[in-house]
Amino acid sequence: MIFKLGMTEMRSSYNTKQRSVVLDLIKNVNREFTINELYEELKGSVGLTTIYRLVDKLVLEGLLTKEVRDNNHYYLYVEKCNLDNHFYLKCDKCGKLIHIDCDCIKELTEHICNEHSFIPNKEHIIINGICSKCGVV
Amino acid sequence: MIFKLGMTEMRSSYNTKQRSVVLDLIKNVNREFTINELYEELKGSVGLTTIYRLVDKLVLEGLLTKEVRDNNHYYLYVEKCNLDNHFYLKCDKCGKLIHIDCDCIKELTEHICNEHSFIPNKEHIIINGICSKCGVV
DNA sequence: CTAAGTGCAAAATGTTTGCATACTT
DNA sequence: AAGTATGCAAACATTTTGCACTTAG
Repeated sequence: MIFKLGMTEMRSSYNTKQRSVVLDLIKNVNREFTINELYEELKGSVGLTTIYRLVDKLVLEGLLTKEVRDNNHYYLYVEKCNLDNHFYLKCDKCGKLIHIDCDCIKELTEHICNEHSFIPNKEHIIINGICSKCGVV
Repeated sequence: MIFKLGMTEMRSSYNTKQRSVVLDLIKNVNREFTINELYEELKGSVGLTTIYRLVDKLVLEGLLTKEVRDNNHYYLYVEKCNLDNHFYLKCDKCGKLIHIDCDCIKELTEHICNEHSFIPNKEHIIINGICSKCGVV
């Protein structure tokens, strides 16, 4: 069975052992990871091909984001939050993603919308920088 | 001769024909591009290997950013602006990068710094969304 | 003259596909 | 039973490297 998800065609999923193992892992890492890290962690229980296919799907479904740095592909689990006052701080050093709920971002997006004729994607605002832990060295 | 650029070792550059041709091109595209697009455009005057090596260097030097979408690597030319009130809006549809000078971003970064113990990377704040041109369809 | 850059062909790496089998619903 | 998922090996695409040669300073 095939259904539409946003603009992309999406197959329905079976709840396999591999899928739940991968999902469990990525939800608990709480930072960026690579395909290879997943594979190393799950070697034995999930094959490499399957990991590629699962991760691909999760990116399509919007559960994961994909990014390149130093010629590696990094994936990041980002819970969907549609709140107007929710955004993320991402540490450039440790890769950690920090969730923030604060009206400061609402003010910014509204300003951008009104004054700069641009509709920000409010579900997915990430400000890069250095977190408090990495800042004190 | 070798010198330091930030944390990374950097070789000094010769002004070759290929380098200036590539630089000219990427500065005028004004949107994301792939290695292959460069190669198609410059076929005959610059070899593929050289494009890879030049682009790598430019990423290291901070002139280009690198990103993945749909399993392609996209590069984007971003002029360095160290002003506190400068940031970017990037259209998710057409890939265009819009420069904004507005104190609204200064307020946000100061707030994040003071209230959320996080030091934003002020040179490189990008808000994704839909630009005015793509919004009216 | 020396350090740096170039381009080809070859190698290495990362990712996807075909297919037979196994699992979910 | 039908549709979906899995994992291996093979195919494929992309990126990097070795090397002989050229160019810039």
